[in-house]
Amino acid sequence: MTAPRRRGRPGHDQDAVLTAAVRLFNEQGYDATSMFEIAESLGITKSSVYHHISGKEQLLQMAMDRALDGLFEAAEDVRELDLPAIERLERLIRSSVLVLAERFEFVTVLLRVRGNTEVEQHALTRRREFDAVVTELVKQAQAEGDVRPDVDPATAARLLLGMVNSLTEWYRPRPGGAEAIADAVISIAFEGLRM
Amino acid sequence: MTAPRRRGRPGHDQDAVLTAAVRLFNEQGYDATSMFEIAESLGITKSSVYHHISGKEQLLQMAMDRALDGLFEAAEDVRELDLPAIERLERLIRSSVLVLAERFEFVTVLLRVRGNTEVEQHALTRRREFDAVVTELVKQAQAEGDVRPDVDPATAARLLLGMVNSLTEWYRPRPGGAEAIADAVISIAFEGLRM
DNA sequence: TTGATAACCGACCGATCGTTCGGTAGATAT
DNA sequence: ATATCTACCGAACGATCGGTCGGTTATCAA
Repeated sequence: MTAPRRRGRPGHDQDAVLTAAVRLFNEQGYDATSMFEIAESLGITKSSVYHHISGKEQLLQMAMDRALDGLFEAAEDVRELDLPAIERLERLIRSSVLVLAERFEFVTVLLRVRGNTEVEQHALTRRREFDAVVTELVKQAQAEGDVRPDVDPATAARLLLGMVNSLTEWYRPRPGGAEAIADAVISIAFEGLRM
Repeated sequence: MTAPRRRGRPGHDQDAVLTAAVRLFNEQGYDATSMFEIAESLGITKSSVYHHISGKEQLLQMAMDRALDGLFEAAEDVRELDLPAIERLERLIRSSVLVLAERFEFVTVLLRVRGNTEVEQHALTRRREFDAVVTELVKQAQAEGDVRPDVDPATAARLLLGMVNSLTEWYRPRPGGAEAIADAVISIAFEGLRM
């Protein structure tokens, strides 16, 4: 397991910049984080940061892509399964929790953008596509008689994802912690809190 | 129903500035909204805005206070009831949905602050106090045998509030719409999605 | 030793931001 | 008429921001 031994002067690479930036974005918000602070946290100057990236917005773009790619991979995995819709729904919700835990800081960045720029708009569009996948699963499960018919599928999907996405507000990554949270989410969402 | 007829030159008041500001905060984010834009949306100049308020942060403060006051009023109302904990929990969750719908734009502002300044820190502290109230209700309901014992009360409280708070991401105020959403939240959270 | 490569730096620029200040405009009350 | 009150404006400020540019430094391969 030796280091890959890159050419040229050793130092930080693009991924290091992204990691540092994302951490600050989540601590202070994207707008409130300056390129100077990103550079400072890496021990280099502002202009050195621009050697690794093209601009601040690219950092946002890369962070959101890593989050969205993980979520869509999970959706794709579930789509190939030959199972009742409610089972696929349950697995997708579970996977979403695990992806959120695994790519915690990237997902957190994603869930805070407001569509201010074109880059953010595009991310919001992809988010809505993911929402639609979940909504469709709820609808199917309802048609199959496994989900109570008195709730609107779109509303249920949004509330389910609201529960999952709220993890970014309070979950702190710990080994094995994600599975316990996923269990709680599935338990409450599908069986309810009441005994 | 005549206008209150104030003294002096007619025009906007502090509440008008707050309303305009909060709308922009929610569309673009607090940091991304300039005092110029707030003034522009009111048809006055930037310096005129400062006649009504002391600064940008005061607008944030006022918005968050309106949201938090509503939530704590709901918590207080529930506290006085002589009912099983699960009933009080259910009513508090329902009230939270209604407060969120009623003071939608203020709550939305509140739920997006990251604790960057002292004002924001103080709001986060009050939010955590509200969370603790919900957690305590879950714990009591569990002790009374009405909530499944296999979920951690703090986790359950956070997931419940996560569901409720997610409304700011997709709910659009409509007359009578809040009650339907509240029903869906209560239904899923307490009885579960599965039939 | 030399050339290529990759990381870094200091100085600077134009734009935007929140805020201040001194003064003006329009309404009501006396 | 006049005093009072409220709302408004133009001009300017210091600070901060994202980004650019030309040049320097450290490592590896030949």
